[in-house]
Amino acid sequence: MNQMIQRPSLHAELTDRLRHMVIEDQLSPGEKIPEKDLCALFGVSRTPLREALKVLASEGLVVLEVNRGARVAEVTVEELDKTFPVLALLEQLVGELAASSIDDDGIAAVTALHDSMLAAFRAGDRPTYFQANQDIHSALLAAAGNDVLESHHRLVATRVLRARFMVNMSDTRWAEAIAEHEEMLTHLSARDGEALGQVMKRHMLNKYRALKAALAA
Amino acid sequence: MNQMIQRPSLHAELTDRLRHMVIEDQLSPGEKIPEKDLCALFGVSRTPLREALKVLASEGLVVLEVNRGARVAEVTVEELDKTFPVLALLEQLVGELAASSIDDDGIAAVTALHDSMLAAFRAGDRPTYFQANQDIHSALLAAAGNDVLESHHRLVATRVLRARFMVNMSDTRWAEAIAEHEEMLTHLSARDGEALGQVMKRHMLNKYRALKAALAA
DNA sequence: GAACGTAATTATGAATGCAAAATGCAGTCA
DNA sequence: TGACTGCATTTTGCATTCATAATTACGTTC
Repeated sequence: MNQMIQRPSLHAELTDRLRHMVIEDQLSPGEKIPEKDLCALFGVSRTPLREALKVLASEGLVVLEVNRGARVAEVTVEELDKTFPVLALLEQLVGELAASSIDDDGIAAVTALHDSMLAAFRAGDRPTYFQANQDIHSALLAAAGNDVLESHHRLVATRVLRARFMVNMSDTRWAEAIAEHEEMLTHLSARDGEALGQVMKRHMLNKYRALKAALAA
Repeated sequence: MNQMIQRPSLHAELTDRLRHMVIEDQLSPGEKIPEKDLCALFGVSRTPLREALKVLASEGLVVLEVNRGARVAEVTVEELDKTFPVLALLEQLVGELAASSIDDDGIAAVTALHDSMLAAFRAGDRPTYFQANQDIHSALLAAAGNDVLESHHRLVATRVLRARFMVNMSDTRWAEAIAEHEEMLTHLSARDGEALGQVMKRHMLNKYRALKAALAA
């Protein structure tokens, strides 16, 4: 049993915090990132901050220009077009693997999350819905039991996750998404990986379609 | 010993070079990476080198331990088990997209690479075969015209690419791989994305199976 | 007032410095 | 022999410093 407590290094902590700020739109796409300001904000020197920026750049969340510093990567329509097909494929695999690997406790946990998501939907509480939705997908990802899949899914998903701040999900799409989640839960409970994978893929492609439609308007 | 660098941004160049060294097994799995030595080797200070190591760590090629520095990530059987299913899926998508996007020049280029690969096969020249093989996959990846897919494919593939140093491909598997490549070229020429995707997926899974078998022996 | 050129200021890339942690090595004791 | 301790050395994480590229400020000219 290894319970060694070690303070995470500054650069790792900074990477997480900055990534979170980008995902949560606290740093907006296109925004310049002056090192000095963030150093002051976090109370650290430029060295670990710059290390964090390099990592975020390799994840595609930040763009580095030589001698011009860093800015938050834009979320472009082209990127969405190229990302969603990949993401849909990964989702399908997540579904297939999760259905065959998940245990009863896992199904119970997802069911609980599903119910609280439904509650948020009925209450019209979008932030809570969004969080529960995220948690469900995270739970399925974990249940798939493939950490390579998990890390790459996160990497791909993170970049387009920010698109949610670009448009507002329509009520009809919201209801549709709920229906898809109902389907997912059914297939998960039946441990039908094939079906779950198909629904999750479709779910992701529908999200993409809705996003595109909203962006066009 | 002294390979001075004069390209803009040392850390980017260092990242590329170190990644290459890891892929080419010049830095072996598990090997410790003392910053001082590499600084001397490249003639740079520790700052950009450390930035590069952070990036490689986020790619999973290097493992960082707090206050203990960096070592080259091991290639484990568990990792292969989890990576190949993902990689096979990505390959399938590459095939589907490449077949529909590629132009006549592209097909000609792949055909040329294919022929030189065949020549290497007949000559029993494994290094040359391996390079041509890589080039074909790169060409198809580029032809797919999806840079998100491309970057993530590279990310996933790089980690298991190193497994080729663990075992020697058998002659029977080699011949089988050649046959699969013949199939691929046929489907590519016919621009049959569905079929190409299937073959490429199967090709990858067969590679995995052969690798596993060789490791077991 | 706009366009341009040049000096002052600022921000960035990389090297160096410093404190803390880890490692290696005698020497000690069982 | 083997484990432990104390100390010197090395290595690492981060802060600071330095050089240079980029940006701004400002005057000049048209």
